[in-house]
Amino acid sequence: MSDDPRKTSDPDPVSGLRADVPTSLAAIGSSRPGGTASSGRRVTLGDIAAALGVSTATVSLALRDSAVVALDTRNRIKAHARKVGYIYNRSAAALRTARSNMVGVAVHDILNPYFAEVFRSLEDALGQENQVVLICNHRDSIARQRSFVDSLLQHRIDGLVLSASIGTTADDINTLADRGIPVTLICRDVPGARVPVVRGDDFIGARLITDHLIAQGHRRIAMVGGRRASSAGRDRNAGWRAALANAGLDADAQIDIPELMTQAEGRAAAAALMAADPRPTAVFGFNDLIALGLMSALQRSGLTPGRDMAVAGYDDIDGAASHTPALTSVWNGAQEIGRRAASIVLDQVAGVRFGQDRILIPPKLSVRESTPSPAT
Amino acid sequence: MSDDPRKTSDPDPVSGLRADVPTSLAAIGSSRPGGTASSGRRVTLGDIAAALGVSTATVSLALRDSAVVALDTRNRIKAHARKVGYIYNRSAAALRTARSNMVGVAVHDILNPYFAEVFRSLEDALGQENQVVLICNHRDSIARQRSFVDSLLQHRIDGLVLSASIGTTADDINTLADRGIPVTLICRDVPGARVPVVRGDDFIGARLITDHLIAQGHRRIAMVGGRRASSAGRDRNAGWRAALANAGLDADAQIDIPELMTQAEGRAAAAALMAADPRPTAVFGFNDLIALGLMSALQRSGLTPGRDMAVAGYDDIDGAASHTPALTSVWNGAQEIGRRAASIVLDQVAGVRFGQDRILIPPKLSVRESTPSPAT
DNA sequence: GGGAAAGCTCAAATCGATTAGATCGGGGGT
DNA sequence: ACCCCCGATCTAATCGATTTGAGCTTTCCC
Repeated sequence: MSDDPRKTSDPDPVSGLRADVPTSLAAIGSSRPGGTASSGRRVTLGDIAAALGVSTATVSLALRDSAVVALDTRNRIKAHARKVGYIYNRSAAALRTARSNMVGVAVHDILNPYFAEVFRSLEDALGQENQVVLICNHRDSIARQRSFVDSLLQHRIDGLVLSASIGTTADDINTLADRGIPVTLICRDVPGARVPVVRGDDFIGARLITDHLIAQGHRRIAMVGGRRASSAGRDRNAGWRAALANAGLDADAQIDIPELMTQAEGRAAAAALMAADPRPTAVFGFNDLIALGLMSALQRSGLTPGRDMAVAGYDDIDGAASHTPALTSVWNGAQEIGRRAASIVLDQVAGVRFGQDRILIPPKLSVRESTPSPAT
Repeated sequence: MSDDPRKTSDPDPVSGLRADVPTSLAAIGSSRPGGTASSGRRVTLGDIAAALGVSTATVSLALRDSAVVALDTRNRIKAHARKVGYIYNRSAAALRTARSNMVGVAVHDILNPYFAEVFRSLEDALGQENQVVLICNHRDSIARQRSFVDSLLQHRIDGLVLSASIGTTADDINTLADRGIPVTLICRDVPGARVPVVRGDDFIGARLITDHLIAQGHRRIAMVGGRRASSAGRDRNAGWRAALANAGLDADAQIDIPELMTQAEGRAAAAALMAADPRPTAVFGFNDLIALGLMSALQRSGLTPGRDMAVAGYDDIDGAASHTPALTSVWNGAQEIGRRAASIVLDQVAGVRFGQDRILIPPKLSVRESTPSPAT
């Protein structure tokens, strides 16, 4: 099976029909409730076969445009299928082929524009290959994630893309992989998992931005946010520390407030920064939401973000560039991650086996207005 | 069927198993690749039946905790199912029962925090009832929406929640409804569709906020954004006009820039406002993203949003309150909409029929800092 | 003209659950 | 002692597609 996974040209038997369906939104030709003649029962392959005096085998093959069926038979069958409003039944096909054409995607926070963007490009790419996306926003609850994955297993999904909840172990992932479920991790790594991972290089990104702050002349550089139990939280913090150490600065002497993730939490954290003595001249927010929250709080206190305290973020969401002052951030490849994850899953579904490939999207610094040199 | 849709206590045959599965993330007891004894084949009802010397009928009923099976038989079967790592095959069940336990959700913009919030609460509520969500972000492309709906029909979804793409006709919706697919519209109405709709009352909301601006003393009040082909765009514009007319102001003499939706578009539109002569003293943004974009552009031009030009938004996303100055907005019940839509779909799935119920969530004004009285 | 090789189509088994209806033993009522 | 009924379980059909191997033509080549 795995050596010839694309036997028929198009896995979707009715795509040929779809293009020229006249009325919109999946509407069908003529008959109202969707049946051939008599009752409201749904049209099946068998109905078509009976109507045309051929076998279901022929109909099945014809609708999938198999070359073994004579061209005019194929056309006759497809035309008739269209006429009676035949709808392919994937439950039935899935039962037989063990392929569901569904991919599961679990993210921890769809409300964060960065993940929304990752998700959007992922969904886009999968949709183009006729895969449909089952989604779960687990909000870092391992229980929700588990219950979702259970559901997916029951639905026999073809693949799983996971921004793993905090608390997920390598064993959890490997168990799934061993069962033959193609798993792809995004955004967060799970050390020890024998599956591909697509994510930005958080360590490098954090170094880049901290180096930038240092180059601007800052010496007291706080970091705010990031769950230390996630790879992103750990790596960005480590990158920040490495950059400080590299400049001969003592990270432990800096303010470092972990575990925050949202804009509101960022706002709340600003008080601690402003109260510090000596006050940091720059802050590195774990993500852009936190950075935007910090800037808002500074403004509210009568300070000017940038001039009175430099603020940097991470992820480079749309709102970062739109803000005034525009937020210095790290481009983190949301669309790339979505696209590459999609292509990996599709390959996996087609039979390609992956080990623990680590695909690291190289981050890029986006210097904007919020990180000038410190006031002298 | 519709008079007794909840025959067995829990439609999920393995939920009883789930609670006490020891290892995490759907991991199973002991055997590695997930089979009983010999090969890597998946465990089926038949395997369990054979192993215990009972029939598949008994196993099927037992796993669904049916009272017709003797209690100790039930326990024996459930214990064995757990031991061998049985996974319920929903494709097979769906084929037989014509119930898939999947709900389709199509939204036009998951990147807008408002819709992300609606979606989150929707997904939450559905997940609790063991329904899994197939999602599509159609971005107002009728082609993408259609292709998604086609997929859903093939997957035999139990229900469909739609923030309908621009261009969707009542016929499109009614065709689906006539086919027996329970459709629920959210956020956007489609006049003539004979299905329930859950949305905020955009007309009232827009009146509220425009009345507020007028009460603050503004007389030149622009409106920016909103697709006029969507009910939200139309209604909010109509509410703005009604409020103006009510105050004896001529709406047609005001600036009215339609069709924008995003923060970047909001920023870009600010130039037109600032260049106008006489310049409006207040702007009503179609949504909060546009309003945030406007404020950012004003600041960039050296103006102070609020003092130099009042800015109001709509939806009351998290970022509205977090911004400095905090954005005056209209609370638009994102979570309520998600919750109520979920409950309607679940009712529909259980057999309750709905007509064209219009559930209008009453909006609430959230006055904050961005809409003071005009400078005198 | 005979045999091989295509070219088409079909019958039937199969995927894994659900469920109506049959079976069967035993207890209770009269 | 007889009958009925109840509880527990089973048999077998069924959902709607896919797919293998076989069967029947027709064509081609020597």
